[in-house]
Amino acid sequence: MQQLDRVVSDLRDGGFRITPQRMAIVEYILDTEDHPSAEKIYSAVKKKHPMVSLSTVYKTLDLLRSKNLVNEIGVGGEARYDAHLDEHINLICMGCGRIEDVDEGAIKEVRARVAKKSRYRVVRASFEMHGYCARCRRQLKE
Amino acid sequence: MQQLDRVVSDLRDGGFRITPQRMAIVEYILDTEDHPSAEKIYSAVKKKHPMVSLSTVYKTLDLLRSKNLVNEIGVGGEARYDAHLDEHINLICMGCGRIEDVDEGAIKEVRARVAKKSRYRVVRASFEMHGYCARCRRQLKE
DNA sequence: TTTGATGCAAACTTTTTGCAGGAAC
DNA sequence: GTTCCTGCAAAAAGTTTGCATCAAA
Repeated sequence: MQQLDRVVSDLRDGGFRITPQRMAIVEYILDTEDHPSAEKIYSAVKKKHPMVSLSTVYKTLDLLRSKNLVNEIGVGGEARYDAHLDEHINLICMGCGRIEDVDEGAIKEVRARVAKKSRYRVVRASFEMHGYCARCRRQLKE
Repeated sequence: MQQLDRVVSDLRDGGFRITPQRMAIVEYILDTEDHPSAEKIYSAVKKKHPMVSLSTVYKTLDLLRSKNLVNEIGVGGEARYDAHLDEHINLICMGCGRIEDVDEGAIKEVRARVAKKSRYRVVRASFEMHGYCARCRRQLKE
C-alpha cells in the first residue's frame, strides 16, 4: 500500500524509528474507514499485537498528527482519527455514532476565500455536520 | 436585549425555571464575543454572582445546548461556547488561541447539498479553520 | 553503542453524577 | 406544596507525563 510507504518514509526522514508498535497502529488506521478513537485503536491493535500499550497509541497518534499523516476530529469529548487526508466533510450520525466522509469540492473555495478575507494562514480546516443518517431517521419513525 | 428574551421564553416554554444562576450564565455568554470555556464562564460569572457553582455552569450549558440556544465547539480537548447562532465559520488561531467568527454565505449551500446527497437530517453544521491570525503570523516572522 | 521508544503507573484536566437541601412556580 | 434546581463532593472519562527498561539504528 502506498499510503503506508508514505508514512514510513516520512517518519524515517524525520529521524523517527520504525517500530512494530507504530506499524501495527498505522496499518490499522489505514485499513479502517471507521474513524476510531484512541481506545478503539488500542483494543483493535492489541488483538493481533498484544505488546502495545495505550500510552504508545496516544504517543503514536500525536506523532502522526504532528506530521500531518492523520487527521483528528473531536466528537463528544473524545478524539477520533482519520487517515483520509483530502479535505472533506465529516458527517456524524447522532443516532448510531457512525462517521461518514463526504467529498465536497466547494469547501476548497470556502477555505481559500476565508483565508484571504481574514488574512489567516490556515493550517487545517475541519467541516462537520451532525444529524441523523437515513437508517436512523427511519428508526426514529418520522 | 432581545436574544435574552428569546432564551427566557424558550426555557419557560419548555417548563424550565428561570433562576438567578441561569440568568447570570446566559447574560455572560450573550455579552461576550470570546467563545469562553465552561471554566472561564464559571470564573467570570462568579465575580458578580458568587453563588454559582461550576456544576451549575455545566448543567446550564447542557440545557442551553439541548435547546439550541448556544453552540458548542471543541478546541484542544475542551468545549467552548458561542451564542452566535447563524451558521458561520470559526477561525481558531493556533498562536494566541483567539476564536473569530466569519460569515460565509456559501456554507448554507454546502450544508443543503450535503444533506440532500447523503440523505441525512442535519441538525447542526460546524465549520472550523485552524491557523495563525495576521498578528501571530507577524510575530512568527514570516 | 547510542538514542529514542515502550509500558507501566500515577497525575491531570475536563466533564458527569448522586444526593441532600433549597428555591421557583 | 410540589417539583425542579443548586452545590458539594466524588467519580468518571480521556489524555498526558515521568521514569526505568528495552530495542532500532
